[in-house]
Amino acid sequence: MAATIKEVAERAGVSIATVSYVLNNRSGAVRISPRTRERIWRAVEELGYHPNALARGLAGKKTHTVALVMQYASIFSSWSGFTSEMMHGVADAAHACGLDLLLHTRERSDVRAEALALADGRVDGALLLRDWDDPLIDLLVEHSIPTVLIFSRSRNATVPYACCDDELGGRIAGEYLTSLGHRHILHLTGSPHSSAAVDRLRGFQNALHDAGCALRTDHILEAGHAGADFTPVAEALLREPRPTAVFAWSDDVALRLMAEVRNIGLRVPQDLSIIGFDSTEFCNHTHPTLTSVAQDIPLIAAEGMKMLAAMIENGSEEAHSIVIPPVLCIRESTGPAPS
Amino acid sequence: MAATIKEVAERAGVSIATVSYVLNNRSGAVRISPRTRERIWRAVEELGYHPNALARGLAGKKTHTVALVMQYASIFSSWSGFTSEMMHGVADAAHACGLDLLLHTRERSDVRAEALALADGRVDGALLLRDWDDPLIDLLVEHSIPTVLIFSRSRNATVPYACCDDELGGRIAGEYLTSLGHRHILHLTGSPHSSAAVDRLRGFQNALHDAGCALRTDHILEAGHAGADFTPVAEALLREPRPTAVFAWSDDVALRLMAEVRNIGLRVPQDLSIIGFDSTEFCNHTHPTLTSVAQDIPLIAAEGMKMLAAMIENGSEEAHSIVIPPVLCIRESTGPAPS
DNA sequence: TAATGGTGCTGAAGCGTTTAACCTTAATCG
DNA sequence: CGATTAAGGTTAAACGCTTCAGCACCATTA
Repeated sequence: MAATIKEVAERAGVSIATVSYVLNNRSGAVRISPRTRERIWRAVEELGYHPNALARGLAGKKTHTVALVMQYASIFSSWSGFTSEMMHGVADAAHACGLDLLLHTRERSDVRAEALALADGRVDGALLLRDWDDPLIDLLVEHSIPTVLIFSRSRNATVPYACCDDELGGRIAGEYLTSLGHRHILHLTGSPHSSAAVDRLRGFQNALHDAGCALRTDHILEAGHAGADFTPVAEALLREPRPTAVFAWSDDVALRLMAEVRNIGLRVPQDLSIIGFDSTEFCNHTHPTLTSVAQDIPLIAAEGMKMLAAMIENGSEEAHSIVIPPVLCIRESTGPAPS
Repeated sequence: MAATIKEVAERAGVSIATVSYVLNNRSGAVRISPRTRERIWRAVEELGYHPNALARGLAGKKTHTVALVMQYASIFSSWSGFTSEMMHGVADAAHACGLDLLLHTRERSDVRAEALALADGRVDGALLLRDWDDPLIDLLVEHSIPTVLIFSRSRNATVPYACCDDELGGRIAGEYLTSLGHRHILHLTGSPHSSAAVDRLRGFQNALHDAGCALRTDHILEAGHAGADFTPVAEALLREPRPTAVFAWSDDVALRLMAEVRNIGLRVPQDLSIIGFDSTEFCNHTHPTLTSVAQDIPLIAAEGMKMLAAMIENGSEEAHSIVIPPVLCIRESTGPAPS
C-alpha cells in the first residue's frame, strides 16, 4: 500500500542502499553527492514515502518506542489528577526525546508473560509505574531491557528511579501539623507495596516522634485509591483520643475523606485539619481548598523518561536515580488545633 | 538476545516453518503430529521463547496494535477525570480485543507527518479523540488505515464513531433547568471544533426555545478546558438580566465555575444553579455536589475500540456508528430559581 | 607508468517471521 | 504391482529496511 524504499530508489535511479544512507543521513559512513541526495529527497516527497517502522526496527536495532507499564486498575480508576499530570509529563518528555509510547496496563497476574511481551522487540525500554517489590522489575533486568521506575524507589540497584523524596514529604506534613499544635493525628496510608506510601508514613512517624507525640498504631489506616471502605476511618475519627488532624497519603484519599467528614458533621479546618499529598490542580477547587504536600508530578515523570532515553542511548551505565524534594502548599483545610 | 524461532526449531529438531505453524496453530494449513507439537512446545518453554513482534508484523500483515491519537495538551491538562475514565475504557477494551495501545499525542500542527507516522506499519488502526473537523481524519482514510472517532461525530461517512447523544444531553440540561423555573441561563460552551460542545449547545438552545425563554447570545461563553480566562464569565453573572443558572459543557468547567462563583459571593444553588456534563466521580465530592448530565465514558470508549477491532478484522464494511444516550444525574448544585 | 587515495555509489547478507508450494515416505486401492 | 493418497513435514521466497564490504572511476603522487 504505502510506498517502499525500493520504489523511492527506482524513481531516483539509485540503489536501495543509497536511499537508506541519505534518509538516515549517516554522514561519514558513505558519501553521497548533493545532486543524488536532492534527487532522492524529491522522490521521497513525490511518493509520500515514510519508512516502515517494523522493518526499520528489525534491521536496525532500535524502535524509538518505549513502554509505559502501569499497575492495572489502580491507576486509571483514580480521579485525582495524578494520572493526568503524570501522563502529561511522560508524553511530553517522550516526545522531546523522540520516543513513542506503548501503553501496557495488563493485570499483574501473569508477570512472566508481561515480561516476555515487553521483550518482543517493539520497545527499546520500559518506564514502570509499579509496586516497588514487583517481580516484573527483576524479570526485565534479566531480559536486559532498559528499565526505569517512576514514583517509586527501586530495590534492584541496577534499576534507577525518579521519585519524590517521600520520606521528606511525610516529615513536612508531620512537622506542619504538630507546629499547628495538633497532638492526635490520623494517618491514611496507601498500599504497603508502594514505596511512596511507606516512605511517607515513615517520615511522618519520625516527625511526630521528634515532636514528642508518637503516632498511635490505631491511628494508621490503610486507604488505597479505589472504592475502599471508609467506615473504619469514621470510627477512628470519633474514638478517643479524637484526632484533630488527618494526613492523607494522597489528595485522592483526602478528598474522599472530606466528604466523609462532612457527613459526620465535623467542620474543616475548625474541628479537623486535613492535609493531602500531590497538590494536584483540584486542591484549588475543593471547599475548603486542600492543603497538600506538593510533588512536581510532570517533572518527576519527565526526568524518569529522560533517564530511560539516556540508558537506551548510552547503555545502562552511569544512570543515576533522581529524587525531587516536595514542598508544602498551604491552603484552607488546615488550621490550629482546637483547644 | 532473546531466543528466536530458529533456536526453537533446532532444539526441537524441526524446521522453522513447522515451529511457526504450531505456534500459530494454523490447523488445516499443514498437519503436524501431536508428538512434534509437544516437542516444539517444550522447546518454547525451555528457551522462554516469545515471537518477535516486529518480524511477525513485517511478515504477516497484522501488528495487533492500535494507535490512540489525542489532541495534544488539551487532553491531559484536564483534571476532571474524563481522561482517566476514557483511558480506562480504552485500555480495558483493547485488552479484551487482544490489542496493544500506541499513544500518539503530537501537536496537531503537522497533520501530514502524523498521518505518515501512523502509516509506518506499527498499527493496524487508529482510535481518534480529535476535533470533528480535523484534517487528519481524511488523511487516514486516504492511507486506508481503519479509523474510529470517539466522543465526536464524524463528517466523513466512511469513518464511524462512538459518542454520546450530545444534543440530547444539552436538551436534558435545558429541560431540567427550565423545569426548575430558571429563565435566564448562562451556557459555558467548549471549542467550536468539538462536535460534542456544538451539539450540546444546540440541544440546550432548542430546549430553552421550546420552553419559551430563548438563550441570549451574550449568555453563550466559550470556556475550553485549560486555563481559560473566567473574567467574562464573572461579568456575565453580574450583568442584567442576571442568570440564575449555568450549564457548563463539562464538569471540568463547572468546577472552576464553582470556585469563581464562591469568590463573587453567590451561593450554590440558592442564588445560582450549576449543572455540568460527564458526571465524573468527583461530582460526588465537590461542595455542594455537582448535578451533571452523565455520559458513560468508559462504555463509549470501549464501544469505539470494539468497532475498530471489528473493522480491522473484517475490513471496513458494515461498521456502524453508535450513539449512547446520556442521563441526568441530580445532585446538590441545582435548585429552584430564586423568586 | 604504476601505485595510491579519494569519491560516490552498489551488492548482498542479514534481521525474525509467515506462508505458498513442494517433497518424502508409507499405507491403501483397484 | 503400479498408481493414489494421506500424513508429516521441509524449502525458500517474501516482508522493508540497515549496513558491511567492495568496486569502479578519476585524480594525484612517486
